[in-house]
Amino acid sequence: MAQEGPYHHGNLRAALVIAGIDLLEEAGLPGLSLRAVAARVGVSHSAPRNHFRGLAGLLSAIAAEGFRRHAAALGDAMAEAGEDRAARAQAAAEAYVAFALASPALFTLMFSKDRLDADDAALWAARSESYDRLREAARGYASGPAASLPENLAAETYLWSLVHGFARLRLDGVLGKSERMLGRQLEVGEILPKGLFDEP
Amino acid sequence: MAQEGPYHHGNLRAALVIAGIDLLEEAGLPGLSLRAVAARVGVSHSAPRNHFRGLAGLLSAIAAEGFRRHAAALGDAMAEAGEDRAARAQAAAEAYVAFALASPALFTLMFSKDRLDADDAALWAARSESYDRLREAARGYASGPAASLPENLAAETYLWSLVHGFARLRLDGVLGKSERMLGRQLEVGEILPKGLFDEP
DNA sequence: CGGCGATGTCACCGCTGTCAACATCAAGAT
DNA sequence: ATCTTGATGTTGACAGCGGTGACATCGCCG
Repeated sequence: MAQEGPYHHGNLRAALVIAGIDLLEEAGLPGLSLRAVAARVGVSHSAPRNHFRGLAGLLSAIAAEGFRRHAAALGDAMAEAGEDRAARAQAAAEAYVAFALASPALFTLMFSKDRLDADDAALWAARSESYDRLREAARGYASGPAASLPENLAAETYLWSLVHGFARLRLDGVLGKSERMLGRQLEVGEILPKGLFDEP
Repeated sequence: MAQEGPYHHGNLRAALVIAGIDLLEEAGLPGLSLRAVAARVGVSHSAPRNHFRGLAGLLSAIAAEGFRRHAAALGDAMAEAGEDRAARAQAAAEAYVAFALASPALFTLMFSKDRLDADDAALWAARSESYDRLREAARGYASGPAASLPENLAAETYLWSLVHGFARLRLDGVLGKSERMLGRQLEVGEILPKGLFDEP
C-alpha cells in the first residue's frame, strides 16, 4: 500500500498551513477540519498532530500567516501612498477593508478568539506586526491642540473601530454593496461626544 | 424508563430557545449543540427536530430572540434619553456596546451569517426591528448643508460601523479595557476623506 | 369512540477531534 | 558497520456531533 511519495513529507507543516488557507477560502471555516487538511496534502488523518497542538494549533498557525499577509498588505499600501500622512492613513484603511473582503474566512478566523490557541507565540508576534501597521497609519492624527499620547491612542482606536466595523458588517451581509461612507460630511463629535466608550 | 415528566413537554420550543441562550452565555457558541440543549431541557436529542429545521433553525430562533432584546435595549435607552436627538444617538450607541459586552456569545451569533438560516422569516423581522432602532438613532445627523438621503444613509453606516467595530474589537480581546474614544478631538474627515468605502 | 396529526424516542449513519500503539526514517554514537 | 534515539507518519479505536427514518405516545377533533 506504499504510494509514490516518500514516507516523510519533508515540509508537512508548511504544506498543511497552505492547504488550510486554500480550504478556508473554498469551503469556509466549517469546511476546515484537521482531516480535510490532511487529506488534501495526501497524508493520514492524524499526521497534523505531530506539528500542531490539535485543531486550535493549526488554526492559530493559519491565523498567524493571515496576520503576516495582512501586515504586508497594509505596509505595501502605505509605502505606495508616499510620504503624506493623510494619504498613508487613507491607503491603510482601504487596504484593511480590501483584505477583509478578499479573504473573508481568513479575516474572520484571525479575530475569532475562542478558536485560536491563546498561548501561541508566533500568533502573538504576527498579530503585533499587523497592529503596528495600523498604529502607524493613525499616528499623529489627533486634531487636538497637542498630539499627546492619549489623543494618539484614541485616533488608533477610532480608525480601527470604524474600519473593522465596516468590514465586518459588509462580510456579515448587513451593509449592501451600495453603502457609502461620506465621512467628510460628518462631524463625528456631534454624533458621539467623548465619554461614550468610557468604562461601564 | 418513563421518567417523572409527562410524555409531551407542553412548550418545548420556547424552553429550547431559553435553554439555548443560557447555554450560550455559559459555554459559548461551541458549547451550544442540539444535544446539549435537549439534555438541559430533559428531552431526547432528536426532539428539537419537531420544532426547528436542524441546528441552524435553533440558532436562528435564538438569534431572533437576541435581536428582539437588542432592539428593546436600544429603544429603552433612547426613550430614557428624552427628545434631544444628540442625546438619543449617544444613548443608543452606548446601549449597543453595552449589549455586546453583556451578551458576547449571543451578540456574536446574531451576526454570524453562515450559522443562521437565511430563510428564517422571524429572524428577518427581528433583525429589521433592531436595524430600525439604529437607523432612528442616526437619523438627521449628517452635518452637510442639506440633510438629503445620501447623507442620512452615510450617517447610519458611519455610526453603525464605528460602534459595531468597537464592540467587536473589545469582544475579541483586541482592545484593552483602558482604551478610550476621544471622538470630540478628531475630525474624521481628516483621517478618512470621502470615497474610502466606494466600490472596489 | 376512533382515527389522526403532533410530539417525542430510538437506532443508525457519516463526520469530527483526540488518543494510544505501532511503523518508518534520519542522524549521531559506539 | 551497527545500535540507539528522536522525530515523523500510519493505523485503529473512541466519544460526541448533526441528521435521518422508523416507531411510540399523546391529545384533539370529528
